[in-house]
Amino acid sequence: MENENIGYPTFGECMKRVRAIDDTLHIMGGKWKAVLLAHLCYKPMRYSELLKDLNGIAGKVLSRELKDLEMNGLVIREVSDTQPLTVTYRLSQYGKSLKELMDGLADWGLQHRERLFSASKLEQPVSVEREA
Amino acid sequence: MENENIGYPTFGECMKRVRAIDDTLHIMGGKWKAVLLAHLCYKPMRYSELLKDLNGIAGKVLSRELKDLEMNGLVIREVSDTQPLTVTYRLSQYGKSLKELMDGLADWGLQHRERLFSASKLEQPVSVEREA
DNA sequence: CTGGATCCCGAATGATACTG
DNA sequence: CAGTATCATTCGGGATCCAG
Repeated sequence: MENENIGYPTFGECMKRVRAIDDTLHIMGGKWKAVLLAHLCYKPMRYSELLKDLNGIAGKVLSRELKDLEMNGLVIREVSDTQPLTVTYRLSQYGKSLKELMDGLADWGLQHRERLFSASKLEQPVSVEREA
Repeated sequence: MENENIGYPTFGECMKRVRAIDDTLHIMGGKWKAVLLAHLCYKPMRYSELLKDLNGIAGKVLSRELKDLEMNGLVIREVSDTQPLTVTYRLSQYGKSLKELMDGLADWGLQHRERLFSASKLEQPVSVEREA
């Protein structure tokens, strides 16, 4: 085959997009961010609830992850000065803009798992493809 | 406001999707996978080329990343038994199915950077939002 | 040239104790 | 309850050397 380039005009443009991908991954990737965002997609939650529900996360880590998300405008921190005080975290409007992306990731993942499963059932190599 | 759930029917369903997201992220996330895939999107490349172009990657790491991608059917390894032998890595058809996802990540990242930039120009907090 | 084996280090994480 | 501070540990990544 001659050229397999998939629609990147220049190499520079390509690398610019790679940096953007890394940006996004730093914001919503990592070990906990996705689970955290998903939980908050479901409903607003308190610090202690999250600590309990995110199986195995350490308090220190949870704090930092939440702070990151807050700084990026994805999550809103609300303090009620009850006694003792309670803090609620909720997804911001902007945070909800991530949902489409996360849905894309989830769908691909489900599809991939399905694909692996079919492949193992057939006891055949997954890719019988010859390019071009 | 009453309910902010963004379209997850049950909590279990939500968590199932979280696992799928993690799957996907393990496959195309991390420090090098995206850059690697982007490079191969651009054109097939040799091991040594990649080693040179992926600024700072260690040989051991490159091997492992490529092996991962290969095992997941995203990349095809082609050996030419020249002397000395050369190995070419190319994106598989299946690997190309990731492009849409990566484009989504890239677009969000670019948009986010733009947003941060506008915000700093205005010297205003990014989120002046009040939910619901 | 391709890439595996080994050693080493820093960063991230977990556990625990402590403060407001 | 909501977090922070500290310490111990683990893990991924880099450098180097070696083999097919």
